[in-house]
Amino acid sequence: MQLSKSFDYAIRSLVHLAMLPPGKGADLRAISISQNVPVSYLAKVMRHLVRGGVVSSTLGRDGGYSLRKAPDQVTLLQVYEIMEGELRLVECMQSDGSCAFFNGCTQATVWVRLRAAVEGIFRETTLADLLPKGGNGPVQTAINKEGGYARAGA
Amino acid sequence: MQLSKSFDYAIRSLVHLAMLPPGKGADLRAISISQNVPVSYLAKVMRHLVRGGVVSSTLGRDGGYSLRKAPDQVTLLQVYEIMEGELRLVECMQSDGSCAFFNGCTQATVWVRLRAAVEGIFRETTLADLLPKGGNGPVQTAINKEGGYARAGA
DNA sequence: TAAATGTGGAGTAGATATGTCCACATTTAC
DNA sequence: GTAAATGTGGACATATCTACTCCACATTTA
Repeated sequence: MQLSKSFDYAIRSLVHLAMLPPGKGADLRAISISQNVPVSYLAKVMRHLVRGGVVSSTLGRDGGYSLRKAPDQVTLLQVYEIMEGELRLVECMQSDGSCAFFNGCTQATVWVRLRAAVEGIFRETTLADLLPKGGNGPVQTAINKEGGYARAGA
Repeated sequence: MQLSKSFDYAIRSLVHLAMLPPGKGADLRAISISQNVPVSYLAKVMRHLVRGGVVSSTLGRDGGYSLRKAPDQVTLLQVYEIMEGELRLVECMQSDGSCAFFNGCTQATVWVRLRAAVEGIFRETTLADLLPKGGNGPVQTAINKEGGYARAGA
C-alpha cells in the first residue's frame, strides 16, 4: 500500500510551478534539477499533467510548463486521478464484478471507510496547502547527488 | 496505492477462524476452499500469521490452525504489520534518510495525515468488527469458479 | 507404519513501476 | 532561413513486486 513515485513527482512538479511568479513557467530541465527527478521520466509525468488539463505547455525555445489553474483550485485527488486513474484500494472493489463474494463481504465496510478517508484528505488538500509558509520565498531546493545544492532554473 | 491480496487473504482467513466455535480450528484446505484462495499460496499466508503470533498451528493428522486471541484483540493494524511490515505510504518517509529533500518537504504533512488516517482505521478495527452480524451463523460462503457454492470444512 | 497435516524455502510467470532513448514537430533567436 | 531549444510520442529496457507453484521434510495420529 504505497503511493507511486509518479504521483509524488507530479505533486512536487506542480508545487514547483505554483511557487513561480504568476505568468511564469519552468522547463523540464529546471523542474528536473530542482526536484531531483530524471529528465526523461519527468517528461512522461508532465505529459500526463498536460493531458490532464492542470498544466499547459509551450513548445520551442523558451518553452516550458505553467499551471492552468490557481494553486487552490488543484486538489491532490485531481492529480491522483490524472496519474493513477480512479482511487481504488482493493482489486475486488471494482465495478466489474471480479469479486467472488456475496454482498455479505464483511471487509467491504472497512475498505469503504478507508477509501473515504483517503479520498477526503486528497480532496481537501490543494497545491496551495503545500506551498511553503511565509509567502513566495525562494524556490524549494534539494540536495543533489554530489552533496551540493541544486537551484531551480540554474 | 492498493492493498495486497495477501493482506486480504489474511483477514478473510482470520475471520474464518474467528467464526468457528471456540476451541475449534480449521485446516488449510478448508480455509482455502471457503475463501477461494489457492492452497499453496494460503499456506504461505498462514505461516506469516503463525509467526506473527495471532494464529497457532498443530501438525499431523487432524492438525490445522486456530486463533490465539479473542477476535476483538486482533486489530487490522497487527495483521497489516505481520503481512507487510511497517505501514508506509511513500518510500521517502523511511527512517533511513533516503529522501533527498530538506526538512522543508511540503508534502510530508499530507503523508503524515494520510498515514494517521489509515493507521487509525486499521487500529480501531478488529476481527470482531468483521464478523457477520447476527451471532455465530453459518460459515461465510463464496461462489466458486464453477458457479456453485463452496462450504468451509467440506 | 502409513496417511494427514503444517514448514521451509527455492523457483516461476506475469504485472507494474521506473527509467531510457530517439525521431520528430514546433517555436524562437540570430 | 537556419540552427538551437524546447516539448511530444511511443517504443524499449530494467527492476521490483505480486501472486502463485512445487517439493522435500518434520510432525502427529490412527
